[in-house]
Amino acid sequence: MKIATFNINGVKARFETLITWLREDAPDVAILQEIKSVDEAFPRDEIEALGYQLETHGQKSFNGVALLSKLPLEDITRGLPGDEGDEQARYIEATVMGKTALRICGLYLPNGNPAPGPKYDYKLAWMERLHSRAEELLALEEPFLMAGDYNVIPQDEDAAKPESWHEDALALPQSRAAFRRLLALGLTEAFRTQTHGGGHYSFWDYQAGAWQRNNGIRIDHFLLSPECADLMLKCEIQAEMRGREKPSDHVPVWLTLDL
DNA sequence: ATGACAATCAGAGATTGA
Repeated sequence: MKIATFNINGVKARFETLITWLREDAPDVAILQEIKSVDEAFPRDEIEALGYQLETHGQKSFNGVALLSKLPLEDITRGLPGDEGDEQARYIEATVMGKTALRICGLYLPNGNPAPGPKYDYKLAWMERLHSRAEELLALEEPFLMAGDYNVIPQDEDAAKPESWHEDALALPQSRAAFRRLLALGLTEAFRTQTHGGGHYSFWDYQAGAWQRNNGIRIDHFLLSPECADLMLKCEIQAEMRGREKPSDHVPVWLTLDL
């Protein structure tokens, strides 16, 4: 089973890119962030015509997440538990019904800039809520994964210019510590089980020729439960997508499971 | 220190992103 996470930076702006990618690379499951669309406006027809079940959790203008699957999705839930007043569409869960049921959590973690400030407080609180949800799912001892745009640069090696991020919400010590607290629960960061060292990025800014200079950061991640990690075959970044026409500033990250 | 670039909503330029 091939699963991809992809921050598409607007489903309307990226629709042709998305359709071409789905047709050519054919993920069994796609976990999308920043759809920037309300559910009613999401262009469903062409995606469903490619054989996908589509579940969205959108809002106007900003944020928004979606799950696409060629296998049936069940028990869909929208929103991250823990704050009834949170109106930002950043989280969706569903169970992919394959040979073995797999719970998929798609997330778009808050950016948090400027830090310090209320946006950073929201980011850290959101990460604490994600930690609580991970604890609940881990107690079930079943395969699940949490994937998406974490907006966290885990280590200096995950940035081309780490010194330029040290005051940024993506790399501040509290952000990294909160990310490590997720790993300490027993979740596996899929990419780092197979690939070590620097030079591997999933985001390049549109500005200042960041792609051409390979000035990137790695902020899109797959975290796997132990039962899911047992099924992992490989995890790769599809960097070439950043060089295409009208690209997103993020590229897809792929996880292949023995399912 | 600032802006650079892109998307959105709206119909210009502010807001957001990372």
